[in-house]
Amino acid sequence: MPLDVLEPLRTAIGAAAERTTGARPAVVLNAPAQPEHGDLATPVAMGLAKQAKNPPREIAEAIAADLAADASLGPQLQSVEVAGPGFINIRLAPAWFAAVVRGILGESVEFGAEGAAAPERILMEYVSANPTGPLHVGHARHAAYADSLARLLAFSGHVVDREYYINDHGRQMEMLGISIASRYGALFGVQTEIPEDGYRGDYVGGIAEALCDEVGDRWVDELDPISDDALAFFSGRGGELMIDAIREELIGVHVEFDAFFSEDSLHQNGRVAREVAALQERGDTYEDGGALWFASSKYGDEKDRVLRRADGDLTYLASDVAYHLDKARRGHDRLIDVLGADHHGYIPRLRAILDSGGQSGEKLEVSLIQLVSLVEQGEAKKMSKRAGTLVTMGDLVADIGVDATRFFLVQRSHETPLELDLDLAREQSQENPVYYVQYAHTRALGILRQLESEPPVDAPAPAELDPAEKTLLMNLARWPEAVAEAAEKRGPHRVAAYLIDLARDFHAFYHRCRVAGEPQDVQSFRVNLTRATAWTIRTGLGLLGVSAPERM
RNA sequence: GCGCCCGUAGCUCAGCUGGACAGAGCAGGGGACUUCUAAUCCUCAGGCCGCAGGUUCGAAUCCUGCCGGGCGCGCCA
Repeated sequence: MPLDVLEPLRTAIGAAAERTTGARPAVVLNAPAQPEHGDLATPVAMGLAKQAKNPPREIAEAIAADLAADASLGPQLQSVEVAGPGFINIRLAPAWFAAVVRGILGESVEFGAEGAAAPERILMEYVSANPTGPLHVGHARHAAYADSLARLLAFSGHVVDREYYINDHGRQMEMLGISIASRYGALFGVQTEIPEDGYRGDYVGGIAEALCDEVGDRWVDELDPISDDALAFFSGRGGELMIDAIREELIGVHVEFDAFFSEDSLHQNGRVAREVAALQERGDTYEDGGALWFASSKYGDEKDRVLRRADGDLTYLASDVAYHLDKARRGHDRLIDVLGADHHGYIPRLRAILDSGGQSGEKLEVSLIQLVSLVEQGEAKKMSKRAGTLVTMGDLVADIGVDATRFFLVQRSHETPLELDLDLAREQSQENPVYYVQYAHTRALGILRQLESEPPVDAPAPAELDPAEKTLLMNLARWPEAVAEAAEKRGPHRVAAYLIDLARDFHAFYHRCRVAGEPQDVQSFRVNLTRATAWTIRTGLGLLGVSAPERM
C-alpha cells in the first residue's frame, strides 16, 4: 500500500461533510500560497453549496465545527477556520507533522511507491531508431522521456517491459551496407562510389575497419559490382555492429531495454507474410491498382493504406502488422509506443491493425514527443544528416554530461517543442537546475554525516515548528501524489518540477534551521526531516536516471 | 483544406480532471559566508496567462470562434 499522508485528513473531511450535508464529496486539499490561510485548505464547501441550497460559508462553518470535534484527529489539529467565500483552512499541530515524518521513514514499502490505482502489465517501445547511424538529440529526448516514464510506471507498481524495435529491413539497410562496403574497399585501395543517399559519417569508416578486422580481405573481389553475398554481409553485420554501438550509447545514459526486436527477423521467419495473409482471409484487404490495400478505414482510419506495392514489395506497414500483433498477443494490458510527433497520423492505422487482428486497439497508447531544436549563438542550428551537421546524443552528453542531459531533456513536457540552447547548456552547467537539486541532496547528507547516532524514527515532536520546517514537510507529503500524477499523465517532467520545488524548500530550511546541536527533540525531528528529504530526492532523481551524489 | 501540438515574466518553460492576490530557472537591482559545503539563501523589479465570446459563486485551466507558430496528411521508412 502506498503511503498518502493526506488521505486520513481527506477521509475525515469527507466524513464531516457527509455528516453535515448528507453528501460525500471528493475532497481537494491544497497547501495555500498565503501562510495566513493555514497549512492546508479545502474548497469542498463551495462545491456542496448548490445542491445543499445553503450559502457556502454556512456549510463550511458546519463542516469545520464537525471536524474540530472529530476525536480521531483531536491532537493533530491546531485550528479549523472558515475564510473567504467558504474555504476551510486547517492548521496542523506539531504532532501531525511528526506523525508524517514517522510515516515516511517507517513505511514498509518505499515512500510514494506502488501508488497505481490498478497495476497493469505494460509494454513500452521507444527509440527504435534505424541502425544506420548514431543517435541524435531527438532520439536522446525520446530515450530520456521513455526511460524515465518506464521507471516511474514501475515505481508506481506496474510491471513494465522495455523494447527497442530495430528497423533493420529494407532499403536503408542496403544503403548502409553499400556505404560500409565502399569504405571497406578503400582500405584495400578499391574505389567505389557511395550513392547519393548513402551514409558518409565517420562511423561508417569505423564499422568498415571493424569488419576488416573480422574478415580480412574476404570480400575485396566482390565489391565492384557488389555481390549479393557481400551486400548481405555488410548490411547484416554492419547493422549488428551499429545496434551494438547504439545499445552501448544508451547504457551510457542509463537507458536499458529488456529486448531488441528485429524487424528483419519478422520477414525472415515468414511472420509478415503470414499476418498479411491472415488479414486477407479476414476480408480486411483488397487489391487496387496492382497494390494490396489494408481497409483500415473500416476501423476508424481516415483512409486505407497500402500493404504491398504494385512492384511486389511489402511496405513498412506490413511489418507493423506483424510486429504490433506480436506485441499485443504477449498478454500485456497496455502497449505504449513512444513516437515522434510527426507520426501523429500513424496512430489510427496502428489501432486498426490491432482491431482487425482481434486485439483491442484501445490497448495501444501513443506518447508523441515534440521536436527538439538546437539554438547556438542565438540562431537555430540547422541539422542535416547529409551535411554532417547532425548533433548526436554523444555530442550532447560530451558537452554537458549525462545528468544534465537527462534532466534537461525531461524537464519540459514531451508535448511541447523543446528549444535547447547549446551555449546556455554549456555555460550554465553550474547553474543548471540539476545541480541545484543534487546539491540539496549532498547538503542533506552533509548534515547527517555530523551525527554520532541516528535518532529514533518515532522521536516526539518539538512544541513548535519553524515555518520552513512546515513548508518542507508539506512538500514531502505531496510526493506520493506527485508520483501518481506523473505516472498517470505520462509526464515525468512533473517529477523534475517537484524535485526543484523540494530542493528549494530544503535549501530554505537549511538556512533557517540548524540541525546539529539543537535541543534533543528539535534535533531529532530535523534529522528525521532531513533523512526523509534526502531519501525523496535520491529516489526522485533515480526515476529520472540522474545520479544523486554524496558530495559535490 | 483537414488532423494533432503549442501560444503564460526580457529568455527557456512549469501550472491546465476550475478554487483565495499567476510560479520556477536564467537574465537585471539590492543584501547575507568566524555557524551542518555560498553549486546556497533573502529581497526588489518584471505578466491584458495570444484575442474575443460563453459556462460557473469562481476560468491560465472547461466550451466556441478567430489570430500566430510547429508537425503531419506517400504504392517513403
